[in-house]
Amino acid sequence: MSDDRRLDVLRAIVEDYVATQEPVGSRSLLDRHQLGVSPATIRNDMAALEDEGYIMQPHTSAGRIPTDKGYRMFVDRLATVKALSPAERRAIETFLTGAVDVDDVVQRSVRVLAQLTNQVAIVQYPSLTRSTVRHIEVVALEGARVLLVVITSSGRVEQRIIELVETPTDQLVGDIRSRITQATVGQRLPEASLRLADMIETFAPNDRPIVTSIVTTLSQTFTNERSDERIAVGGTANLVRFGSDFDTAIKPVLEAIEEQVVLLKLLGEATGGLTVRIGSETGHESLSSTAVVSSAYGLDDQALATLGTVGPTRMDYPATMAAVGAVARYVGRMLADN
Amino acid sequence: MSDDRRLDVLRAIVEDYVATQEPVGSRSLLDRHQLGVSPATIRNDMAALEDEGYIMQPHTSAGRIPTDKGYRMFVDRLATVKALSPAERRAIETFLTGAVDVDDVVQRSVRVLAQLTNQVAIVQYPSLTRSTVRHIEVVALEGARVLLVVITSSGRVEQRIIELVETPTDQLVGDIRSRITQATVGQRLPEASLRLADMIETFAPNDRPIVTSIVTTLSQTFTNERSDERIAVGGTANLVRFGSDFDTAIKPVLEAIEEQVVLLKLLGEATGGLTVRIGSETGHESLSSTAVVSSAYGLDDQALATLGTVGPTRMDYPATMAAVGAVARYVGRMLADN
DNA sequence: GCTGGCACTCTCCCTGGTCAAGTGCCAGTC
DNA sequence: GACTGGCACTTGACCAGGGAGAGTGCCAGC
Repeated sequence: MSDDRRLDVLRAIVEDYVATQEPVGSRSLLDRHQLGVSPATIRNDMAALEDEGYIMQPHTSAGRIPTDKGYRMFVDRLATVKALSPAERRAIETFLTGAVDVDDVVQRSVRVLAQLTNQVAIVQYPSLTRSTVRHIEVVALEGARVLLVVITSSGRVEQRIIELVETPTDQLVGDIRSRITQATVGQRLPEASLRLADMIETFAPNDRPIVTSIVTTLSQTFTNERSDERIAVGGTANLVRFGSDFDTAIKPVLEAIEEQVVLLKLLGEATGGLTVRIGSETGHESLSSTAVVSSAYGLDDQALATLGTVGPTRMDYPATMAAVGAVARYVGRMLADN
Repeated sequence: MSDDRRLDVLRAIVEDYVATQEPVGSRSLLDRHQLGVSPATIRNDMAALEDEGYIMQPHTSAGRIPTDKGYRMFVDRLATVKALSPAERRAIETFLTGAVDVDDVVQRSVRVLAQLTNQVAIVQYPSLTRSTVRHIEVVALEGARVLLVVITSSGRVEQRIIELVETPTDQLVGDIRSRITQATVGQRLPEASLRLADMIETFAPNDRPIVTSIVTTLSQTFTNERSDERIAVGGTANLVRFGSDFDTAIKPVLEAIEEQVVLLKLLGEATGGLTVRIGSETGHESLSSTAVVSSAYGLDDQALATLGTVGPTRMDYPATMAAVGAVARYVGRMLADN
């Protein structure tokens, strides 16, 4: 028995099942693919594929559907990379161009990704901990209020307004600003946070209450886990396509979307390349019929965060992977330009 | 026939249907409510209520369910206001306290609202056009870049970084800052925008290119429709409760959520008090089995934006209205304190 | 104006039977 | 040895028919 043909059969099964959403039998397989052999031969191949765990039968008299292992094999060895159409490339470009700030970039990419893939799209905001400080501003407002602004290398702007115990002099504010700038600009945020802590003692004791409250607030902002976990979700209307079985197909995904922690785990570590997690590989029992395609994005070679899509295991992997990859590249470029 | 009893019957039908999700017949109604009359009498009342359009039968041998008109009557005249439990009040308070900025307030309120009502919660960000300018900051960054920061009366901070054609002198930046401050602080954003336009000509011709690009950017920020339409959605997992009929109950809501424009229309105008829109009253045919409970929120008597929930028409109106009202009050207070 | 009783009308659910799809296996062929 | 054609077998999907149960409308009587 030819191994090559057996893999061809597996590929054909995956493709047909993805297209029709119905178990595929030996006859309909031959109708749609020129395999050059008879149904009986296909049946033998199928039986072998089933023994090896790549496909399964929902019930005896039904066709075969791929297992997670089957999809995995398809993704790893059988799928031919599908390039995006020029129209799609243009869509991404025109959609992302014209974003006014980082927030906007994230919002737009979530939309375009959802639209391209017809799935639920997830985009993590650029990580703070992986960025460096580009600029820091300390501005006295009315009364004892102070506005703190941090601009990171990815163009993200974080700001905070705090109320001090007493109104600082203009000179003190200027002094604090320049020394903080000195100490932190160009540093990664976690390091910058450490340096700030060391700085307090270099000020005159009288000024320390004010300095301390500014520095601790900045420090918090630098290491703010909440904003490091921020995530945008879009395309939830595409859940419709996940299947008709509400409880097993749609409900778990809705629940995952509500739980940012779960979502972050799903996106996974920003390892760099495209990652595909199929069914049980997601590590969540309830997501057994769900797959996640994700990719890190960043400027240059530095991964900033992750984005991706969540869809049924029965999805068009080549197209989805192409779209996720392309959007990740464009977003990275946008943030680098900024 | 006593009109009072007929309304009691309608109330009982609504309450039972909301609780059981099943058409309610004359017998089961008597099991659960002491109405002091026989089933036959109830049947007569029901027939009358049906004639008047308050209830209907899904089919001949089934019980009655309320129509939109029936729910409307219930909400307007029959529902007794249900106060929130102390535990619920505490939940809102502890959940909202500790929010660090406006963004955070919105995120948290969406969560708490979804949790309290078991529905899909929607919170509109505080409107820019209804706020006044509290503070404006113009900061020179490296090169010809300038950071513009606007702080509004609701505590919202908008910032933008722009690249000027040439590097401005520190003096010019200071000058621009103080004159913009002079012209806009305390003004509503749309008016502030007008004032800015008038300001350009008061500068020396040489400086105008720089002034113009700063002023137009600020102007755009003031009147930015996109940020005026920003919305946070939460509790989509609660769509599960909307009913089992995916296509008519859940899909339209998912689609509405994707379309911010639709969502904004649903929340409706910030008229002040609590608004309930039931079924066809939403103005969307596909949302015929959906109801929206919304309320404006703001500081003092000034409405800033709207928040609310989307749920099945078959919802617990008194509880939902109480929750929406309470959260709106708390959010308003949070923003006032800020 | 309320009540008890009765005939009537539906939907729901279970049963049984047919149909079509698809398989596994075996004997035969290149 | 690998492939093919044929055949018996299994099984879910679909449909019709027949109670059972819930609920109604109406009528005569109190």
